[in-house]
Amino acid sequence: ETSGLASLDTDLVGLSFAHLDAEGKEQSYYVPTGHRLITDLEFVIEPEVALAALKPVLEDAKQSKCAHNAKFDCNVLSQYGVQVKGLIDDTMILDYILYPESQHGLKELALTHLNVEMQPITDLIGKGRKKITMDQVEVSAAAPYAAADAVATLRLQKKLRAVLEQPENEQLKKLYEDIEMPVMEVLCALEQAGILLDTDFLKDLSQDLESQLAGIEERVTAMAGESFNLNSPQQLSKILFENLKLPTKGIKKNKTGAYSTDIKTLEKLSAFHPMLDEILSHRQLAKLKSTYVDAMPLLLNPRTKRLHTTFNQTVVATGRLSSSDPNLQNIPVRTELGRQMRKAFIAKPEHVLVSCDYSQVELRLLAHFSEDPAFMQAFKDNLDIHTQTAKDIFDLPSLDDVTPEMRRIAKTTNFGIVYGQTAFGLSRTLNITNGEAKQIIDRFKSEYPGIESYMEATLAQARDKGYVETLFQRRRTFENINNPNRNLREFSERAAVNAPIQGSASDLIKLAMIRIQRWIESENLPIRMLLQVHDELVFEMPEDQVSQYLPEVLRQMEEVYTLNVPLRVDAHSGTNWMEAK
DNA sequence: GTATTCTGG
DNA sequence: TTCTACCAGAATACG
Repeated sequence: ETSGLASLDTDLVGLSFAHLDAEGKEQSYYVPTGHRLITDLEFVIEPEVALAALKPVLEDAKQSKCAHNAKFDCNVLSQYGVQVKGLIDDTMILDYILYPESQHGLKELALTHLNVEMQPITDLIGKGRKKITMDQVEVSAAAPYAAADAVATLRLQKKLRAVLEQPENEQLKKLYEDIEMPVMEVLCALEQAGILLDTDFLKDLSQDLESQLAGIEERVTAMAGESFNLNSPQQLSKILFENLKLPTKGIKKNKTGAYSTDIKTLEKLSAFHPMLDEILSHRQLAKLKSTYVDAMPLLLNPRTKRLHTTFNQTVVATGRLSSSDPNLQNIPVRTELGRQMRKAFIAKPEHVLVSCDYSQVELRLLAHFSEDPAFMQAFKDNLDIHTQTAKDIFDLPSLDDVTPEMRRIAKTTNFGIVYGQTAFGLSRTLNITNGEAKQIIDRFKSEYPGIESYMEATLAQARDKGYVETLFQRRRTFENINNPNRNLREFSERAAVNAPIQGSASDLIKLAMIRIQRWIESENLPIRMLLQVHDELVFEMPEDQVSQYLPEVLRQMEEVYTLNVPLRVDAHSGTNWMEAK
């Protein structure tokens, strides 16, 4: 049991274990190590003492261990100088591989697989404002609670292992053992490495944003004739459509029946009133300030002085990772202002950040799976795929005839294809009519017939078997794929088309991460992997040794697996993440 | 706790 | 006739 929020700022309060004894009977233990308010114990075991005794066992690779969310425990124990070895199972990941759609908390799993309703943690620590931390809980309450977690984990391991060992799950077992368990250790290293933040720069940026926001608020108040909260969509909607009486024709409403104030709506209205541009700027500035500029410095680890995200391995049903506390996978990059935030992510002295990203990996996978000759050829010739698609669907004689506007349309179409697009969806994102969108999609399908038949085959498998698979046979099931409710069914259809593509890209980058990390560790190299952003890996390298190590990183990424089209990786370096993009 | 909005791939 | 692109996390407002 632990107390504290982030995995790298966590106190070890107690350790619980369960095992089967010589007679096959369940035994469980609780070792209190950090309780501050112990009143029901005559002695206290210091963490150092307990760990000195347990360390040889925890670090012995020959003594097999299983945990639920092992990465968290490994991070905490690493803080106390214990490097856990011999982890053979993680029940959270086992469940994720077998049932990627569901949630994988220990309490949920105990209920669904063991039919056991476990005691909620709120029984011990309460909730809301009066919540206490684990170290303040009496040992007499903490011990049975913690021991129950260990017992549940042991029972779940037996149950889930048995499912994984079934012959029809042979491929899933490989995925679990060769990819998911090894990548967990890589993620553990990434989280512990963290990344440096330029707090002085963020302080200045915050003040700059603050004064810009104040200026906007002043001008908007003058235009509206009254003061209101610009952050409230409800209040803004009232000002725009009731007070200023802006046209409501073609303006969509949200779930609650109010006129929407999302960015598309505001852009449409910008011709009618100068306030709209101010509101749009305000939105962008306020988002940047509250979500990124002001939030990140608060999460710096006081001990390491670095920012340590948590990579969640069992959240996304397609196989992707997610990142939280903070999410380092959605740092702005698309606008000039947003990119300022990336300047704050810096390399340590004498080092640079190196970003390596797979170029068009999802479209390359689409080419691989579909074996569409024209699509494959574009990648084999190392062409710009969006320009090539534009040439094909607009039936142009040469790539030189493709205008930027045509390329933009082709790019949106390519992405839409991967998402199981509809004519309506494409028409909305491109701001064209349904008919025009349908025409583009029809042209695409006739130019690349292999892609259409691949999609149909994917859907057929989803309908027939109930699941689809990635390159490494990661499965995702769709319970609504044959549902009579059209909305539910079509939602499943689009997700089923997307899952093998998105999931295979995840398989590939995970495998590359494992190999690169093994190489770094076995050669004891002075480079560190810091972040993964779906198709991108960010490293920290000594600035004078980039040319020595980068080529091997690129090779490992590009040669991670042989598809029937080449994989390409782009790399950039700089003292901060903006320069490295 | 839910809804809206916006950030990323 | 309907209502529509895939996958996430986080901040804010509001009941």
